[in-house]
Amino acid sequence: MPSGMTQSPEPTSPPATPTSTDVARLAGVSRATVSYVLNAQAAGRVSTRTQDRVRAAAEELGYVPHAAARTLRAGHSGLVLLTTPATPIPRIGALFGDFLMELQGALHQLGYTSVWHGPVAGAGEQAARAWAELRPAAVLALPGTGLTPSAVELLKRSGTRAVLTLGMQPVAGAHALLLDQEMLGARAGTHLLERGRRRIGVIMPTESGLDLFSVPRLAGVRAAATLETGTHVEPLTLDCTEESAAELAARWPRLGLDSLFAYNDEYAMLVMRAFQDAGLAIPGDLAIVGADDLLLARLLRPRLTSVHFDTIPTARIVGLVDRAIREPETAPETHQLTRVVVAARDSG
Amino acid sequence: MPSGMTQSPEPTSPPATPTSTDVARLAGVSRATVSYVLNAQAAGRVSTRTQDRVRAAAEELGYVPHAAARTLRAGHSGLVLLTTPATPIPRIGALFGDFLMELQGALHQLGYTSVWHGPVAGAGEQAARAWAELRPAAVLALPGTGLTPSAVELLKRSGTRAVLTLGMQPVAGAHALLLDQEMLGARAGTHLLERGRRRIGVIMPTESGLDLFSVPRLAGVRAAATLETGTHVEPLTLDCTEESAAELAARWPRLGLDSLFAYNDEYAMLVMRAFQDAGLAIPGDLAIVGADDLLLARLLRPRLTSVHFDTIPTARIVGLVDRAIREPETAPETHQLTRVVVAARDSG
DNA sequence: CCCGTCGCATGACACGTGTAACTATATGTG
DNA sequence: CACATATAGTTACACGTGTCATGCGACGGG
Repeated sequence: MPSGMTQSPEPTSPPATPTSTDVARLAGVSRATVSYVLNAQAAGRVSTRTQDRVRAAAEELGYVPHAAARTLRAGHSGLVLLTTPATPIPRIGALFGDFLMELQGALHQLGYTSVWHGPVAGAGEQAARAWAELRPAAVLALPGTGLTPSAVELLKRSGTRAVLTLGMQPVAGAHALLLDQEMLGARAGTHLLERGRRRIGVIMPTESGLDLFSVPRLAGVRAAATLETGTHVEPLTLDCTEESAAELAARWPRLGLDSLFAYNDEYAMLVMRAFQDAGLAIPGDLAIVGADDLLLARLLRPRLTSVHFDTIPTARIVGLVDRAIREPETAPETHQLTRVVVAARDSG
Repeated sequence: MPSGMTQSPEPTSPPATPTSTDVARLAGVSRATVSYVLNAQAAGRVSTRTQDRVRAAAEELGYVPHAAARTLRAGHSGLVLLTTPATPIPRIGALFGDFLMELQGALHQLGYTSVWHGPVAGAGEQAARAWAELRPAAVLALPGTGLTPSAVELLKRSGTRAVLTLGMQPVAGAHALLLDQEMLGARAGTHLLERGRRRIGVIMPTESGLDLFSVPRLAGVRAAATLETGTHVEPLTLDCTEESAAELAARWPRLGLDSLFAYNDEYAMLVMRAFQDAGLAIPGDLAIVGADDLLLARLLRPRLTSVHFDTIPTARIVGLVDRAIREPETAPETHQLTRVVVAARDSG
C-alpha cells in the first residue's frame, strides 16, 4: 500500500476508485436509491432531501460510474464506433477531418459516445471481431475499412444495432452513406469536354489507399467521355514526388493529350509546377482540373479550376444513425450524401 | 419478436449474442474450461482434444467475448484513450495525423486497444469524468485538450494507471511529452538573424486553437532576437483568407520589416502569394520562413525555407506508455520529443 | 379497528467474464 | 496397499450497475 498518508486511522482504507456502494454508505441510503437519484429516475421515488444528500456524497467522493458495469447490466453500450481503414490510410483531407469532428459533436449531443477505434491487425471478419468486443450501439465504417458482408453479419450477431458504411459502394446488410466519387470524376470530365478538350489525362496516385478514390474518379471521367465523340481518356500513374511529376512533364508532349484531371488540388499543384518548369503553358498547352477546392486552388497561378463536394449534411447522418439504433429492424437504406459542383477558374 | 423466420421449431430460440456459456454447452464442458482455453491458459489444464472441441464450438457460434464483462471482472480495460481537444480543433497537419496512426498501430501491437474519444461537452474535470467512465488503462491527452491537474487527479482516482500529455507544457501529475514549439520559433528567428535580417514579422493566425502553437513560436522568435542587438519582433495577426493576406501586403511597406516567420508552410504560401501580387520581391524585399517542411515548400517559387520537427519517435512514446501502465507509481517524467531543424531554401 | 393507498426506501437478482480452490480419476512410488 | 502426484475438469465467487418486486410507516375512509 504505497499511500502517501502516514497515519490511516481506519484499518480498512482502500483508496480504490469509489463505487456507488461507497456513495450509498456515505449518504446513509441504499445503493438502489443512489442509482435512482444519479440516473434521474427519482421523481416520486426519493425525497428531495435524500436526493441532495446522495448528490453531495457522490460529489465528495468524486464518484464516476463504471461504464463497463453499466454496459454489462444494460446489455448495450452507447458507443458509436468509427473504424480506421486497414490500409495505411488514405490521407484524410482537411474537409473530411472537419466533417468527422462535426459528426462526433452531433452524436455527443444525442447522448452517444463516439469513439474512433485505432487500427487493428486483421481485415474483414477479424477486424469486426475486435470492434464487436466493445458491443457498440453502432459501427460507422469509414472509407477504406474493408467491411465485408460477413463482418456486418458478425457485428449484428453480437448485438450491434446499426452498421453503416461511409464510402463509395454499399455493403450488404449495412446502411450506406455514399460519397459519389464517380460523379466527381464525371463532373470534371464534363467540364473539360465543354471547354473543347477531347484527350484527357487522369492522374492516378500510387499512394496506398488512394485507389479507393482514384479508380471511381477515373471511371467517372470515362463515363462522361462516352457521351462525346472523338474523346480519349488516359490514366497516368504518379508518385507524390517532384521527380515523378517532372518525369510526367517531360513525357507529356509524346502523350498527345490536351487536358488533365489531377485527382485533387495538391496533386494539381505538384504537376502544375512541373509543367510550368518544363515550359508548358496552362491552360494554353493543357487544361488542368483539381478537386477539393482548397484555398490552395485560388492561390495558384493560373488559378486552379477545382471540383468538390458540397458540405456533407451532418444532421442527416446523425439522424439516420439515431434512427437505425432505435429501430434496428429497418431495412438497410442507401443515401447519396453529396452534390458535386465545379468551381471554374483559369487553369482549364 | 419481429423475427423474419416464420416457423421456429425450438420454443427457446433466442438468437441473442452467444456467450461463453453457450460455447460451453455446445462443447459439452464447463464455462471455466472455455475461459481457460480461449485465453490460452489451458497448458496442463485441459487436454488438447477438449481444447479443439471448445475452439470449434466458439467458431461455430461466432462467439465474441464481451469486453465490458471482461473489464469489469479484470478491474481494468486495455483501452488507451486519445482525447480530442475541447476547442474546435487545431488543424491536424498531415504529419501529425501520420504520427497518430503510427502510434495507434504500435500500441495495438503491444496488446492495447487505442481509441480516439470524440469531443465532449465540458472542459477540464467534466471532460475527465467522461473519459474516466471507460476506465482506460491510459489517457493520452492531445495538444489542445484542456487537461487540468484536478482532471489528472480525477482520472487517477478512477483507476487510470497512466496519464500523459502531448503538448507544449507539462501538467502536474501527468507524464509530459513535449513538443517544443518555442524551440521551433527560436530556430526560425536564428536563421533569419544569421542572414542579416533584424526586423522580423511573425504571423499569428486567428484560427481558433492555433494560438496554442503560435504563441510559443512567437516567444521563441523573441528569445532568439534578444541574443542579437538592434532587433525587432512584430506579431501580425492574420485570418486564413486571401483578403486578410492582401491587406497585410498593402500594409507591409509602412511596417518597416525585412522578414517574416509565417507560422507554417500553408500560411507562408498564402502571404507569399499576396506579397508577390503586390509586387514585392522575395527574398529581396523580405525573407519568408515557413514551418512543417511540406512538399508544398519545395513547389513554391522561390522555394520556401521551412523549419520542422524531426519525425516523432513513436517507439519511445509507446515504450513510456507501456511502462507507465505497468508501473503506475513511477514519478511523472518529462520528455522532449523532437529536434528541430531548418531546411534552408531560397525564400530567406 | 381494518383496509386500501401513498410516499419513500430497500433487498435481491441478473448481466458475462476470469480465476482460485476444489474434486475426481489415473499414474507412479515406497 | 497406502500415499504422493500429475491430469482434466468443475464449482463458486467477485467485479459494479440498473431495476423489479417488496417492505414499512403513516394517513384517510369506512
